[in-house]
Amino acid sequence: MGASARKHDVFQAIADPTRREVLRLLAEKERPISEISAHFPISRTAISKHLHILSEAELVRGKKAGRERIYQLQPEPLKELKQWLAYYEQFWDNKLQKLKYIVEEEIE
Amino acid sequence: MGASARKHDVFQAIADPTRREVLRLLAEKERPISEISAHFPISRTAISKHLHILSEAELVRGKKAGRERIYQLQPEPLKELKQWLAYYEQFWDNKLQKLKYIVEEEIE
DNA sequence: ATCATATATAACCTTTTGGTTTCATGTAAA
DNA sequence: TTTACATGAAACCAAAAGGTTATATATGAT
Repeated sequence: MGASARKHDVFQAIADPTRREVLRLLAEKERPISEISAHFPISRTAISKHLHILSEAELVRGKKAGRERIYQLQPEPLKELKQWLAYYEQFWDNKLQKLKYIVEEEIE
Repeated sequence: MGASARKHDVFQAIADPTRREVLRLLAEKERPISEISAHFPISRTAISKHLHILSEAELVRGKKAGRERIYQLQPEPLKELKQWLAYYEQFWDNKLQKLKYIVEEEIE
């Protein structure tokens, strides 16, 4: 099998608001764990676990640098989410949206 | 407060694969609970709970019809997800995607 | 009226989740 | 070579999630 063998998928990874906030922080720039956890009221260990879950979903990647581990955003798996969403867009569509959808299909 | 006061939000609602499958079934057509639960190996009560969660997230709506309750898809809350996603699209963008993003902004 | 059907609700159980504290390890700096 | 720092990992905990079975209620059919 393939990506679906992952323990934590994208849908589950982004379900938690703390993890979404972590993603937002990493979208700005790559950061070490301590810097990330400084933005939250919870422990560094808790953030570390969230990063682990995000890692499993391949939404972030950590590279070791000295005694730190720098995490960076890895947005690719969000494409799966986008694809899932695309199916439902037809249900709230107006004409411009529909046109846009057709254009997208031709691009991809 | 406002919509964010909801107990279950869209992100959490779609995190569960069973609930995503329920949404897919309701995207085809509206259905009563018994018909929905016939598609799953778990109990009708379990499905009922999933529908309750989807209801809280306003992704489905149930209307009473005789002794049945017919559920239908209510896709609007997925717009929030789309908006969230749009922010991250810039990170995997190629030029065509970027152009599309600009077009979208002008439409909405 | 009685019976069957469709759902609702309650009580309960197990596993997972999100958090904690404590201790260990690797690396930088004094 | 100590000492400080950044992280990793283990043990533990409470609450939430996802499921069950049993019971109650409302409505359609006989």
